[in-house]
Amino acid sequence: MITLTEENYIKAIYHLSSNGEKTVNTNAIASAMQTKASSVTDMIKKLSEKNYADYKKYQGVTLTDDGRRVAVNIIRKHRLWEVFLVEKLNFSWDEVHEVAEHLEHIKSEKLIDELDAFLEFPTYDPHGDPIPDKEGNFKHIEKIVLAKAEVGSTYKCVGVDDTSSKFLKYLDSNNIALGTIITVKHKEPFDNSIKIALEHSEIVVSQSVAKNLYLKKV
Amino acid sequence: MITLTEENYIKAIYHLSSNGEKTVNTNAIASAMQTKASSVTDMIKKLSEKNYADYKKYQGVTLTDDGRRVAVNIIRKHRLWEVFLVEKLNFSWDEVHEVAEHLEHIKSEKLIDELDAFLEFPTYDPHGDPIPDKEGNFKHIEKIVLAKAEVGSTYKCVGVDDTSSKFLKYLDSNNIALGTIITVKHKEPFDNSIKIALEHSEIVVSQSVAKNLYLKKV
DNA sequence: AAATATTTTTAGATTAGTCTAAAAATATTT
DNA sequence: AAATATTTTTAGACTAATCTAAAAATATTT
Repeated sequence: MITLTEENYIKAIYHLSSNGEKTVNTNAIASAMQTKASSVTDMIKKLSEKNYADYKKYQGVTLTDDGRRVAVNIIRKHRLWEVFLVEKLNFSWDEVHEVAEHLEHIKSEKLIDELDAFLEFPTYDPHGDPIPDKEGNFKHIEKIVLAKAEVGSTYKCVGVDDTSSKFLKYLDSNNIALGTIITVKHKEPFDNSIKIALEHSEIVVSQSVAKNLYLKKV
Repeated sequence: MITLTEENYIKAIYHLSSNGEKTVNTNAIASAMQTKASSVTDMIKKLSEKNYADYKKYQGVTLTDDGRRVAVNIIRKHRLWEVFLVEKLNFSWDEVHEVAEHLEHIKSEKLIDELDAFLEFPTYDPHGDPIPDKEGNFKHIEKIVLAKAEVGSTYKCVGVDDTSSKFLKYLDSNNIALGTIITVKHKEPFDNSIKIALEHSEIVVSQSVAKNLYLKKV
């Protein structure tokens, strides 16, 4: 049996290593999990014993195939629940993350497959992230971050990095949502802020916003 | 904060005391929770400290108003999720209990109130049990157990006591479901089995079945 | 009401996950 | 390549929930 805490560590390692392949170091996991390095060491030993991770002392950790399978399945569940909350229960995109963090740990294959069917097999969640299918397959869309977009080009908003409530509310209040068309007008070298044009307005966004907004060329 | 284990103990005490009012003894809780009496003693001390229960050594335990409020809220969540699973996700009534045992612990008031609305405020779950509303109110329906029904009378099936998969599958295979109309034909004094008439058949059910099926006179 | 049986509680140990503080290994600077 | 800084691990302790075995209280039988 896999515990809730083990699942959360596996998920954190997966996200930190962008798809579970790259080696992740102890402190990175500690800060992602809001815990101490010593706790992380204990846990990665345990994950290693259970064959979810490969670990050599002082050398960081990678997920095994088993570990990656677990991670992708949790992500599938998390994102399907997010779609459910937004489409069926009137949640806004900034409210779903916290509840989905809990729902993702409910263990029932039938539950999640029926939910998938009920939602008509969605392929993206409310933040623009792809939803793995039953076999764990999902496409990486070729997205770029606004901070690296080129002046003069037009893009579609396809996702966010930071899913915190404050950031998503900020986007809402500036009429930026998934699918919004954005034209990059000007990059200010002094503070790396960016002026962008939306359908009915022009706004200037800070560097920290520009680093968290994903776009796709149109 | 209330832990998952505390919630489960409170729920068990509530069910054992039929609405949280009657005193429940340690061994009864131990057998309901599949644990040892010594563990129960520890936990009811803790529930007592946190003001969810009133407890005097060797005298058993009752729930406080707070404890009852917690219990009813968990029951509300459990039964709403059961309706969701059956009506939206194609679960059969014998499959829902185990998954609902986990879903009932997800803590989000918005989630459960929106789920309630999405399901159009159901008042009974798939086993015929009433669903408490947001304020914790719910009606007890006047139901009798088949074992005590009178020969010659006609009843509607309104609920079950045992929600185990084996029992519910037995009912399914004999075409007994919520709403099924049943006429009591004969009670056999020798083994307390009962012959009943359904729409298209007559069957004999054992005493243990008769004790777990709830009816309402029509 | 004394003896016996049952129930409940206490005492002390165990496991999962966490922590602090110190030690060990690795990385960086000079 | 020594010295210093950073990262990681170890050692030992803590909490929540559990257990076993023994002691204490209550209930039942004779």
